[in-house]
Amino acid sequence: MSPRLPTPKAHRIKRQSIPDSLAESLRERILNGEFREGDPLVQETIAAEYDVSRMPVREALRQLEASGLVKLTTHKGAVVTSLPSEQISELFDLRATLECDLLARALPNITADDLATSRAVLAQLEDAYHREDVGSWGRLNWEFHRSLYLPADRVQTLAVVQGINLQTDRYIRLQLLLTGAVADAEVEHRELLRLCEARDAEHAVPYLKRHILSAGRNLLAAIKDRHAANAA
Amino acid sequence: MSPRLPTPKAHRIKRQSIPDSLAESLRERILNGEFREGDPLVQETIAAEYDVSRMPVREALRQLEASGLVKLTTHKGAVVTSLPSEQISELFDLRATLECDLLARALPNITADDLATSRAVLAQLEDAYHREDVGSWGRLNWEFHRSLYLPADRVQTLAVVQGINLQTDRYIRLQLLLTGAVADAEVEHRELLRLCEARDAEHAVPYLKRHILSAGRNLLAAIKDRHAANAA
DNA sequence: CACTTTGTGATTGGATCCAATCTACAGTTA
DNA sequence: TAACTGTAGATTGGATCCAATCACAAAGTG
Repeated sequence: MSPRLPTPKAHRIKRQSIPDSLAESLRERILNGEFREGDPLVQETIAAEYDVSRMPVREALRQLEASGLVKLTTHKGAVVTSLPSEQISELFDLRATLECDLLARALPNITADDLATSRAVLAQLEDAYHREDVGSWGRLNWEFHRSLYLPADRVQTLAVVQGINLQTDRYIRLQLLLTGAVADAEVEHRELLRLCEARDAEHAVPYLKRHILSAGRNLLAAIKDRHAANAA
Repeated sequence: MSPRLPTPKAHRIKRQSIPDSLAESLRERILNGEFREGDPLVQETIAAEYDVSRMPVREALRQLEASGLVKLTTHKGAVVTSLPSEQISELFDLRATLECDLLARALPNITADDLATSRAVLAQLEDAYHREDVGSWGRLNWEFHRSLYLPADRVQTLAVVQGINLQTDRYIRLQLLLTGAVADAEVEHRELLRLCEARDAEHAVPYLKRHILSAGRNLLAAIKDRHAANAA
């Protein structure tokens, strides 16, 4: 009679190592712009902030280095990386290439369930837009794109694209704040979803390409403007 | 008159942290097949082997995890990852896409110096083939491909492709050993270099694509055969 | 006999300590 | 004054220690 169920494990508790949690938190703070490009990340300071020893911090910094957000130099510590504009533009080119490939492969496999998920995520994203919940933009934006690519069943490609999106996220957030591009993004995402619901690969894939590349162009223009403004 | 030169720094000394050296060595050992898929990597054992404490080992393992060669699980340690064949095939598709793009961008910029470097690397690679220096195959193979893509001036793409090559390397080595594909690779690399020297993008890019995809197909066939053999 | 429980050895995770290295500034000398 | 030198403080790198967790086997229980 003892209810020895097969362990539903629905309520997965934190089961995450300290370095992982730290890396996640620090990544979020970098993406949110709390740490700017070139800022040094001092182990001792961070350790004190989170009330842990320096060791998990070191491992977290290694993880961030692997994802390209910080650069470690021996005996000099970690600094937030900065990308020259050519490399930012390159990242958007890469996204365009890979994400279009993913979408083209996903569309034939996409189910009604998949589309429902995408719609739900998009709703969350739009909500975040309207509530100006900047911290969630990057995550939800990727979540939406990702949901469209999932049916392609391409785990490796998805992993690569996720890594690239991580890099572009912090700049996108910047751009959405600087320029009023939020409205554009909202319209484009809706249209993209509509085309996917219609299974219209002929139009959806080129539309995605334009969506990504124009976001890249706008971002670069915004960065240029800001540089010019800073110089003055 | 004091010769205060701008610091030539030609004689860069080892300046590499222990974790980095460890990661490099372990990566080599995994790629060479000394550690097979699924093998556990015990921190204490490795630390003893290299006569260092467990700490740099931990950081090295984190690096390997980031490059996808091992999987870390909390309190259970590190095991060498294994890829299902669909994902291996996906990696070759990715390589074909990205490397062809790189080559197409590189060809217009390629200089005589670049070609000389490629030729030199290819000579080393062929030497390694003939001396059956299996340990150098993967590195030199990538070195050769990389030398052709360098003029494209696409650091981010190159970094992504390098990561993917790291994953495929260990399987390629396997394939070259199992099948007699060394001769094929040699011929194909020479032809590829010849087409690049002729700046013949029209033919070089599709040739590269075939080169990569056929390598992938051969590898998958070899793996399948070995599975069949193991079952018997 | 099957199943749970408990306990032990092995292994990883985290904290603290010491050594190595870098940075900055002060003092010295030409 | 300008450049070099050396020393002190800060910061990272590595080693050792202790705690937490896991795997597996042996013993207990229905």
